[in-house]
Amino acid sequence: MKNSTYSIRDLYEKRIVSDEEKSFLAEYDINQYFRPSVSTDIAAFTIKNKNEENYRKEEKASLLILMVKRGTHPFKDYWALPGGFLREDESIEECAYREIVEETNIKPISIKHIGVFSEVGRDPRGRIISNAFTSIIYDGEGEIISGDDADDARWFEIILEVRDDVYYLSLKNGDILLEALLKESKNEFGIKRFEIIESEGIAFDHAAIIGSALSSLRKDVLDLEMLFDFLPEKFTLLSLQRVQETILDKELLTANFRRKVMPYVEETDEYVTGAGHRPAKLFVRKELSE
Amino acid sequence: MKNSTYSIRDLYEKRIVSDEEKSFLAEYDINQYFRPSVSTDIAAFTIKNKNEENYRKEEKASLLILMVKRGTHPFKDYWALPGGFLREDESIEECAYREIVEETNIKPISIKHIGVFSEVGRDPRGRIISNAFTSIIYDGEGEIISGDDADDARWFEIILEVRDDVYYLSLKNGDILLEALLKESKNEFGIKRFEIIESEGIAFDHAAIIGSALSSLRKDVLDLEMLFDFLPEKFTLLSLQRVQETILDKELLTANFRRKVMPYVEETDEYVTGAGHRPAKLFVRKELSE
DNA sequence: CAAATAGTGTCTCTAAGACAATATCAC
DNA sequence: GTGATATTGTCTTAGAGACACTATTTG
Repeated sequence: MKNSTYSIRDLYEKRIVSDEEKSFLAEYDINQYFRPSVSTDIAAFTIKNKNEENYRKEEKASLLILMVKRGTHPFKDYWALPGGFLREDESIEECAYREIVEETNIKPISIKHIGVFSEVGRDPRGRIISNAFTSIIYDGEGEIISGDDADDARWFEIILEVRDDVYYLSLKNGDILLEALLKESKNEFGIKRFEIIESEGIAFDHAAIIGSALSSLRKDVLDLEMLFDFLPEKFTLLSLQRVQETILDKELLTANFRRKVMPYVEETDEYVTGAGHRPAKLFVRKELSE
Repeated sequence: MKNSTYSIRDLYEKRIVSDEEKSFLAEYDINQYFRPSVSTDIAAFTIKNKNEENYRKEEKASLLILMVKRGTHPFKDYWALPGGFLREDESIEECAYREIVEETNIKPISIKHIGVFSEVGRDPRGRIISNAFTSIIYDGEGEIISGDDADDARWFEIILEVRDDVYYLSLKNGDILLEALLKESKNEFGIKRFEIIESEGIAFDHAAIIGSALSSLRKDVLDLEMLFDFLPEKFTLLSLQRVQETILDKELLTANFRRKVMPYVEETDEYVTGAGHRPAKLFVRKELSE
């Protein structure tokens, strides 16, 4: 693990610290204020193609989220987002990153902090403040999974229906079906929140975290930049389009999508053949100068 | 203070908690994991007109941020964002809201969580995790200020110059000049962060928090919806335009701005007179059905 | 009347969306 | 050839930006 981004310590060294301040710090009692536990929970997403009946028809894809089955109380045997407690020597981001790597054995390209869940009573063990992250994972071999931490970790297919501000969320893995009913609203501080109306089989308030993560993902994916995280280095334009379509749950016109992404990609001289139709050119992501 | 948005406790009551889980919880030791201190820091913004020389010329406006002078170590006599430690019986949002009200005696229309600052070593007192918020405050009478908490609280004029990804930030109040040099970059996790290159007179890593807050504000203000928070109930379209211009530090064409905001506002039959030119109609915000 | 803002109309350019038409491969 | 995706081109429409022009008030 590398050091943090910037070292605030360098700044402190420049500052002249008086003897008075030094003795203040020496006697400072961190226990005088209330201290909660702090954790991170990560909504890790990937996209997987479904197999189709027709040999030359393009596969449909689904959006998957990683969930782990809890082996201990509370919410034993419920499914939860992967995550864990903050350690003394790491930042929130380092904690989130570490937890994903422990859980999936894969180093994600990026993580994104999407909110803090700190309601009093959200965890029956006491005051635990959760920092929610999203992370995109390219599951090339479909082999990820099963870290050292949890009893059971699996990818769940996300089926989401949004009507008005109500989210009907289903997570499916084989026979396992988790469901939640969420309502997006603003609280008294004008902050957008997901209220849990129903939550079946999902631990804590994690259904609300998943709602926030999906909402954030759908907003971010309009930027195009993040689509690449779901795919290998070389990809076809249709596979890129399928990523956005899967996340937005909306079909797009190839001609228009192609025109829109052109500034972000560079063509190679390789092609995908053997698909029973005109071969598609492989593209790579273009490094933008900004 | 109202209760939290949704009660996760209702969900817990529906869940059947086994005797085994009850005894687990009874014996659960919250001290087994490391617990940091948790605080909130708020970048509270307002807009104030400057007085101009010419009687009929429209006043220019500046964007102001609230800072408090620290009365205790560490960083005694430095200027910091208002904020404070999380209490046992409140959420992060409630804490931020409470701190603003204590500091300004004004209830802000909305607050927004913009990030978590958790780098090891960011506070010489020990491990303190800061939740950063922005808040818009309408300073109708210019009377706010001076809560019960800080030695000295003042509005500072923000002068910001952005070149490439470098932020040249100056905060001015009379003879007091605070300066910082920030660089926006992505850390190893792909998360955007402000690195502090120089920070004169600003406590802790608060210069970086201000950078994030300004960056977030500039993005949000494109939405138009939040412009209204800076103004009284009735306003002229030019004053609304000045808000966006001040935040973006960019002049706009009245004709185009007028067309763009029309769906968001409703006209009244009142006018502003006595300004030495054609009187401006007063508008109110239109409640959108969404 | 001069100076300043209030407010309207219109032209251009760009980007998004819809859709038609052609290209190429594997069975 | 058939059926599928690959790729290009074009038309329409909506919105942003630039700018010209008229309206109205007060010293």
